[in-house]
Amino acid sequence: MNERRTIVIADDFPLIRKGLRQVIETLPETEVMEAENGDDALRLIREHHPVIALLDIEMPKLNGFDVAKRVNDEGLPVSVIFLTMYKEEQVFNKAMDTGVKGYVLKENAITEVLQCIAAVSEGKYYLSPTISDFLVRRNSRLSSPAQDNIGLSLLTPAERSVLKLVASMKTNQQIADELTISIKTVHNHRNHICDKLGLRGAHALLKFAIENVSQL
Amino acid sequence: MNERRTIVIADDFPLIRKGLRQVIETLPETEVMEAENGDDALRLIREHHPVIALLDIEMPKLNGFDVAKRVNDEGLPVSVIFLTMYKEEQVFNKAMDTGVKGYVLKENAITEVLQCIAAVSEGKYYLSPTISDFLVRRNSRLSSPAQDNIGLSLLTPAERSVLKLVASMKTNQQIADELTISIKTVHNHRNHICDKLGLRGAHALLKFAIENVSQL
DNA sequence: AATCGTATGGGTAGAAGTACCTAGGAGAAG
DNA sequence: CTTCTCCTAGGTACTTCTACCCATACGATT
Repeated sequence: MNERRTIVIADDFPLIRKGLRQVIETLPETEVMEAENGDDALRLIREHHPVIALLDIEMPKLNGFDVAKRVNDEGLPVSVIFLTMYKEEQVFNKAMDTGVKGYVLKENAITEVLQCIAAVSEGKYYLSPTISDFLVRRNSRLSSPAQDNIGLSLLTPAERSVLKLVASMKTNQQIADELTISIKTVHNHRNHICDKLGLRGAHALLKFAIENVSQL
Repeated sequence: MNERRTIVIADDFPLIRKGLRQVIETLPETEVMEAENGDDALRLIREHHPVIALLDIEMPKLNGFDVAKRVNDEGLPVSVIFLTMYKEEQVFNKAMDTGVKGYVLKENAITEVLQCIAAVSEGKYYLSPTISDFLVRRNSRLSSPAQDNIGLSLLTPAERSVLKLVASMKTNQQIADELTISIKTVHNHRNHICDKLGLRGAHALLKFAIENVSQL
């Protein structure tokens, strides 16, 4: 393993690539590799295992999302940072879902890029401050969609107790012990909950319980 | 209602207050009022209904948290921004719970303060980028820091891919289909992950996957 | 009194996950 | 070339969960 770390930058404008390279190469022990499209970027990531990939979203052949998705699917050990002009909430949310570690707006750039690289290198996240607003909203939407789950009010007290314990990953036997009831009773409560909420299939109840435990 | 908007700044160091005043008064139609402790700040907020209150956390009499809490309790129509040196996760989380709209680190300051005021004035949130990391982790309901899970680095790319899909509640069969491999291979990957991480029993892997998916 | 909802317990069947094996091929490292 | 890791796939036994079925007991409502 080399002492030097590699950072891949991908943007279809040569001028931006050169500018980025100049800034990033001020960092110690850092080697920069350039790609002018998503295809090349993905190839560089596969072959040179960089620690960080700085991707423009709009690129020829494969765009930033495509590259990030492939990186995710293949489990490549690289932290992806998006460097983009898009400050739409949907774009940002899609980026977070794709597992990007950094999201930097081009309008800020330069100093932010360095801060972002530093943060991501430590395993942290870095977001341009003007889009942190999206994350707060994203957060509160997940934790309090009170009006969405009117179904929760259909549950009886015993069912709520079971659901809370389901959310904490306990097995049915553990739940039965904790509530001092039979495991069969736990089964029945689970089934009734699923009926009321229209849940089907493996892990459906567990998923629901975890997502809504805050409202119990 | 006055055309001019009022902004209250509170800090126990006169020098910092003067510096902030100078920066903020470059904004149009803006009047600045100063407080040297939390008590005064709260009084100014009650009497002059400012749109924004820029609070230091460490202050005499009432600290920033105390003021923010009172503002919340009394339903005062002011957006609270914390300007602080604390970049501990607990402090930030407590701030978010208290309903602050902005969280700016003093080490960045100046330009950030103006951006923050602009964002909060539009009803948005603004966080110093280096602490946006906390929010992401907060979002995924994770309190354990990254260095706790050194075990994660033991995982191979294929194992990471499986773990990510486990975290999204997919069944082994769904994971196998998505990765185009046999369900038996998925079983093996799961077992290897459990071996490496010392996980035992029902749901142990699922629980771990959900809690640590943000670090994949 | 009859009905309804709720909580409790049980049975059975099948699907899914867990645990612990073996084993061949690809590729990297010695 | 040998050794090692990783990915792949299969076998077997067991546990846990899911989806149906059923019944009894209690309290409140009608």
